[in-house]
Amino acid sequence: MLENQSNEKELNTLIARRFEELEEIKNKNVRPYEYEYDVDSYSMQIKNDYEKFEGKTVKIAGRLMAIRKMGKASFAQIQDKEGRIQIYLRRDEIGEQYAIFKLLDIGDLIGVEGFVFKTKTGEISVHTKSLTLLAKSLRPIPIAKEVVDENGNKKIYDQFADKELRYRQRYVDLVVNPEIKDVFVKRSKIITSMRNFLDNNDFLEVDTPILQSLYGGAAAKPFVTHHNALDIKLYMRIADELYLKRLIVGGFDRVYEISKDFRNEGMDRTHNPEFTMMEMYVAYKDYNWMMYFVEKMVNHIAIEVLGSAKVNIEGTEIDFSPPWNRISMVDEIKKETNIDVLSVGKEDLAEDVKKRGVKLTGGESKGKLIDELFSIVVEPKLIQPTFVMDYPVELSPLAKKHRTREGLVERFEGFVLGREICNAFSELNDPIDQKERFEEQSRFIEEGDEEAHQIDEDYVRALEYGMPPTAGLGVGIDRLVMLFTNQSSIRDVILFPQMRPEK
RNA sequence: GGGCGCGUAGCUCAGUGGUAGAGCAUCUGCCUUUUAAGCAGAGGGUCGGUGGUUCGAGACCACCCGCGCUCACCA
Repeated sequence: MLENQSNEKELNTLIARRFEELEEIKNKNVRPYEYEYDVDSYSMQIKNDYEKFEGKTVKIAGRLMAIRKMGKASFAQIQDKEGRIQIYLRRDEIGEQYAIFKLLDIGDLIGVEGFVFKTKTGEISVHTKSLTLLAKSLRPIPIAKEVVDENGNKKIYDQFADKELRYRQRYVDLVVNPEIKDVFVKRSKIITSMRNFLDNNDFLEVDTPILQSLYGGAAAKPFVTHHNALDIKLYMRIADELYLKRLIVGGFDRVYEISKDFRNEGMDRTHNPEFTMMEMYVAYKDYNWMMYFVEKMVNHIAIEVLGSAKVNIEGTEIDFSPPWNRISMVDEIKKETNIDVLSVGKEDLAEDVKKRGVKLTGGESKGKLIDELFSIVVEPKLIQPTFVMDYPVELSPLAKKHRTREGLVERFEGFVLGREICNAFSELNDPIDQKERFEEQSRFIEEGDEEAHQIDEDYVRALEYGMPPTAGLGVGIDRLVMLFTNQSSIRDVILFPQMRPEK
């Protein structure tokens, strides 16, 4: 039986033993994989409200996480969605079921009906009257023993700690390290809260294509795929921007999309090849309106998900309540370095950036140099929520030129703890200007910039029909979740992060 | 892609050139309020891979594979 079940010989003896137990269970005419169990109580509910439950019969279910056999009686711990609770079993009370219990392993899923009591040592437990096997586990789960000391501190022994295995087998990680569930619960709440906020502000949630014959809306390398019937090359989207703005042209005044985007780039603690973005566009508004909207929205999410607008993140108290600081990118650089990046020559600027320890290839545009300088001298100081306004035009081919300042566009990014959490601008709705920007980008492509924007003729055509003044916003959801849950790696806020395939 | 680090039993780890180890898990026996239950015993390893140095390599060297952290770009 085992030959086709497992080629992992190091596990064979442990797994083989469980197959034997499975056979013994079947021989006792017990169903090893049940159809349902009518759960009526949960571990923490019982523990937190013991007075109410004492002596009452409950039906609980979960995974066996510890077994302490003492001959004709046993203790065990089961783990359900809320936590762990001890059960107590006696042979003289449950008879044949006790023989079944002896064939169980850590990891098996069981249902227990019994009454709630406290042991001599004070542990709230369920005194088993009836035991039901719900699913036999054939593969040993990594054991994590946990002890709670008198101060309530949890100590865990033999933790399942290999990060690679934790990401690859997240199902095991969630069982053995259940505290990580909190991150994913918060993630879900953040998205729900954001969606509700947008819906309540008259935004319409829409879906735009993931497979696109022309990608755009950001500077990034795409994933390429192929459609067989049409025999065409298709790209997976790198951003939603251009389609959402087509909808603004069409007369939907407030639209948003919470979507997966895909960028074929390196992976590290802030980059996963697929990631979640929220993009939204609103007609007849500009980036000033958008700043008010963003600070209200993030404040709302913080209160709803974290319970307060003042949040302790990495030991620093961050206050999300409006208004956030607003600073000008170039003015702030001038304040810090006395360099006027708009009037200084590109060569002098490159020299200065190099002096600050940045390796340059020589091909950087002036806008890129300004961005570098800003990253070094200003970004680390942006601890409390801050909007950085007005970026060099070269960096923003889809943003509208600043109404008064030459060389800049009306764009802002929100920063918290030195990290960018959103990007927004007054959208470029002048089709002639847009076409010129695209043409400039295509020159970058010819010069070898793989991430420069392609010319999207249909998008220009849409603008030529007329797009109202529009404000647009993009929020990297994974990064926002990292911030709100105090996680330093994107892999810890994505349930199944991208991994190299197992051999 | 560069730099640093890691890879030994199912899990967590020790082992600094001389016969592969510990705790937990597993198996056998005892044990009816235990709790990292306990007591007595047993099994379990291609030390990531390949080559080299050496009388002798888990350890030293080279290369390869995998992973983590970090730097660069971004969201």
